[in-house]
Amino acid sequence: MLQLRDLPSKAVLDKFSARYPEADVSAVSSFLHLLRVASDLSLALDACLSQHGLLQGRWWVLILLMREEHGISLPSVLAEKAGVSRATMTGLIDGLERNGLVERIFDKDDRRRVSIRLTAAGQEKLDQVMPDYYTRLRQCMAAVSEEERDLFNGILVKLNAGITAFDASGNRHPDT
Amino acid sequence: MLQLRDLPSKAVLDKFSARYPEADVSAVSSFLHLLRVASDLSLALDACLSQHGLLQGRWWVLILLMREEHGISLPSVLAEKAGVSRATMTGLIDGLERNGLVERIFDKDDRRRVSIRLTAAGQEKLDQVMPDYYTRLRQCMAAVSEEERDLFNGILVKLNAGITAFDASGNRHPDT
DNA sequence: TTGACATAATTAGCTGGCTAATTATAATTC
DNA sequence: GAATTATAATTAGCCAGCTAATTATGTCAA
Repeated sequence: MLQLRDLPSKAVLDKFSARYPEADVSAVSSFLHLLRVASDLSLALDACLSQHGLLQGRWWVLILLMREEHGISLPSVLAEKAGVSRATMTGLIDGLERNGLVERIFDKDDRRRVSIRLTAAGQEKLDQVMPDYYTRLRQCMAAVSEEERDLFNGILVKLNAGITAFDASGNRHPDT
Repeated sequence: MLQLRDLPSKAVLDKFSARYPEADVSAVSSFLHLLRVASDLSLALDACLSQHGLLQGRWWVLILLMREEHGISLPSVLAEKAGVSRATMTGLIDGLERNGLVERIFDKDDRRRVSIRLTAAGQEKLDQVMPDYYTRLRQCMAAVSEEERDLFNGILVKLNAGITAFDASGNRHPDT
């Protein structure tokens, strides 16, 4: 997501803000810090999952299925919830089906539809992965108190609201 | 990075933590919230840059060059600082060179080496993009006070330290 | 001075995202 | 009830990452 490893020093930020007076140095600094840490956490999660032969995309599908009453959902619904295109979901399901973790069930009444069901093997896989994931995550967050977590969430809510401000305005550009 | 759009409700988290007692519900919740917001911020940044005909990878390269005294660096150094492989950096430089934003300068003394220089057009591009980026970011962070930013950074530092805990331990897995 | 190793950049080929087009089926409307 | 429109999933092809292999060059020690 953010690959940049060499975050700007105070000196660099000052240099840039001298040329670009619009810059809010502490905003830039916090923003980059956030992206850096989030990106590293995501990589750590990937590393954890890969020890179980999974990647994030497939893992989320298994979790979404487990959330359902009977472990069943539709590709279009899964795509929506997982935040990927339907085409990508087709690929994820292909992979999971190859490994026997989910199965396709063709609908007799509406032959356009296909249901996806978590198999026993899929549930077993989750039963291996989730305790490992939860244990690691618990340790990772151990140093952050409940109060800090609440504060943290509150700030994230504000940032999230600010994204509309980021998206809006500015509409130049042509070439490249 | 994190595509998952359907974050777990309290009920879902409780259901999962009943099956997996290792789960720390508030930790999971904060973790996912962090990844979700960071991911959306990154997408907003992409949207901003694409209005200027850039993508994050190339944009970071321009910025890294601008940080240098004479706007000059080496592909290997840029790859290191940008956090991408050298092969990827070759591709990024190819694209930037095609658009005339950087140029390759072949070293006469050590013919393995190539220097990359920010061109005048590259600097102009930055002079268009950066004010737009800084303005949007300022607005996005406007609701977060300096105190909150400090607090936020402090928590990020703790989380970052916790990543080692996340990476460590657990070493099962075979197939798939 | 030459053989082994080290270093720099690039190329080749893989993967998992994406969008757009396609296939199949259902629903609606004239 | 035939034609149009809508919906579901898939296929085809693009792109930007990656690793591993390759090409080219330099360095050092016997």
